[in-house]
Amino acid sequence: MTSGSPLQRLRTVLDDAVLNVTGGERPKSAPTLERPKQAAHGDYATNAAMLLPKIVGAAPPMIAERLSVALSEYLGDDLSSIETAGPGFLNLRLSDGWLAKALADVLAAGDAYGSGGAAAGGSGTESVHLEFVSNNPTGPVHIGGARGAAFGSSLSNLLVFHGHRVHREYYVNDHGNQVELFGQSLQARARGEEPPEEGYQGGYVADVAARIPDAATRPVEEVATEGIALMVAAQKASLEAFRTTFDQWFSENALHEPRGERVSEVQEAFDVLAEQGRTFEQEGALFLRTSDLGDDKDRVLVRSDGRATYFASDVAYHHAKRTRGYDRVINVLGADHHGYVARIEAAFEALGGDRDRIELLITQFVNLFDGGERVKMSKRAGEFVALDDLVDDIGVDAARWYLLARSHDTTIDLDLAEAREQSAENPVYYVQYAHARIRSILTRAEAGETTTANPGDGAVAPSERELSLALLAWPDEVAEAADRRAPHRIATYALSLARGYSAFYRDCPVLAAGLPDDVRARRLDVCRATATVLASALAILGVDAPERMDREDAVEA
RNA sequence: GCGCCCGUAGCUCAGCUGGAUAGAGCGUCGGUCUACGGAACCGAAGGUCAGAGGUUCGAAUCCUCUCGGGCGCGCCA
Repeated sequence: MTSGSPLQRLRTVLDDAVLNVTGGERPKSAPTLERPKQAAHGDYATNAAMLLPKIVGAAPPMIAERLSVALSEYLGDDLSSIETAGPGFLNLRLSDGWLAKALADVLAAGDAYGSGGAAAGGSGTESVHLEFVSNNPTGPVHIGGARGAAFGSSLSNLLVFHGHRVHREYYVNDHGNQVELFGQSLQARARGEEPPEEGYQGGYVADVAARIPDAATRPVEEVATEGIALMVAAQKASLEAFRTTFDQWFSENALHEPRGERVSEVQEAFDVLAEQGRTFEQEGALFLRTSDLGDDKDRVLVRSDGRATYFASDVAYHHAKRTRGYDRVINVLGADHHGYVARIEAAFEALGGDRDRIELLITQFVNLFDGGERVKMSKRAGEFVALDDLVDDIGVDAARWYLLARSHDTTIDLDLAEAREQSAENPVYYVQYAHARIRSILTRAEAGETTTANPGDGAVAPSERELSLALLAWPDEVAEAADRRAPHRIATYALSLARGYSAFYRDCPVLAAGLPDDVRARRLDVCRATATVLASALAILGVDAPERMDREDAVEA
């Protein structure tokens, strides 16, 4: 709380000034300290004075004056100017000395700069159970699964960087009649026949069948089991190639099996629910009374013919998640599952869970285009675009970037023609290029090289200042992105940082012969800090931060 | 019919637990430069933030309604 980033320390000072002016009372909402949109409004602006009229009993401009006196005293030489503006904003400008000290702190933190903020933040660090993708094991990972994978893996990276502990899990739906249907489809293909009407029609089915010995003649259950195992292995490989790994692959089927002396997880969950008085029987079926807990209607756990529903598995799974003792359970679902949110939350609460400890995040659909033309996806005919196809087409970096650069709850229209363009038209390469360019300069600097570029006057240019201030915002960006489960903010930030670096690069030669040593050192520090932050941001997104990029890779001149 | 998500520049999207003149990428148009990596940079045009009310010092942001789009509403998984 006390040390922290340069910006945090500035906040603390602002806090002190507020308390000084109010005589110890805090405003209801914390004052902001933000980079204003317009450069004319200084390095940072605060709305503090506008939050205090009721407490202080004066108008905002008057309060702003008092705050400015306190801030001037506390900050001393670090402050170069302070002024009140508009309805009562305070605009501060920090000195070059303050900026230099701040940048030194950034460099001292090294690769860890911006990480670990959860410990100092409001909620503290948590152990998080994160379930994502959970594609059916009866086919390849499809485009929806790709978005879930990109989002889940990146969210996981982000939460870990922020200081939480994350357990990544994939729920394998290896139970129920789809498994049998898959087995029948495999066997049909093995016999050279068409799969059943409602079965799996995709071309991959025959490929999988061909890898199962005697698939045409063995019991269909065995064929199904082997087929599922092969599909899961294939999914795992696809996802790993997509830089998405899991700590555990959790079998739905296992929930239904007794565990040594103990009853099955499903039965145990039923028992818990019965004890809580949450279940009832009707017309021979067992229901969970989710309607008491915000769901539209009650849900069936066991059908009147005695078979458990898919929902029963889900209930048992969440019972298992709960009893495994995480602080928080996050479940990433595709948009077609949003109808389950209410019943899952209800079930979690019925099992004794705290509603505030479970989050169901919905990733919206991805529409694929190619040169403006819609790419058709028909799961039934097996013509859907698989994760592997996407990666083959546009590469892992571009695929992850395009799936992550937008908020998870907005539908994405992804144009493959644009995404596979390996040029500056493509933001992902722009950001990577900025990183590679900096690394190149740093390498040359270490070798003591100089260039013939015009050294200029060595002053802190506006673009150098802008870039430095952007770097100082990184810990806050991480905290906000993590708290809001919004990795796309990291992409937005990375792009703007890369642009900021371009401006700096244009105005501030680093290696120019004739540049004073201290200026060269200062600018190299800016380069180093930028490279570190860009690398951290790209790592969170699961996008490569290359040391160099070769021109020959470009598609066209 | 009910529920969830979305509606911001020509296109794709940021900004949304309220702040000062609404941003980026692409596209379009016009420029720059012996360039530390040209996969560069600069500039311009382009928006009644779907519409209407409300809340207040202040609304793209919060509330209500309307319109438009996507998805979901099984004793399927």
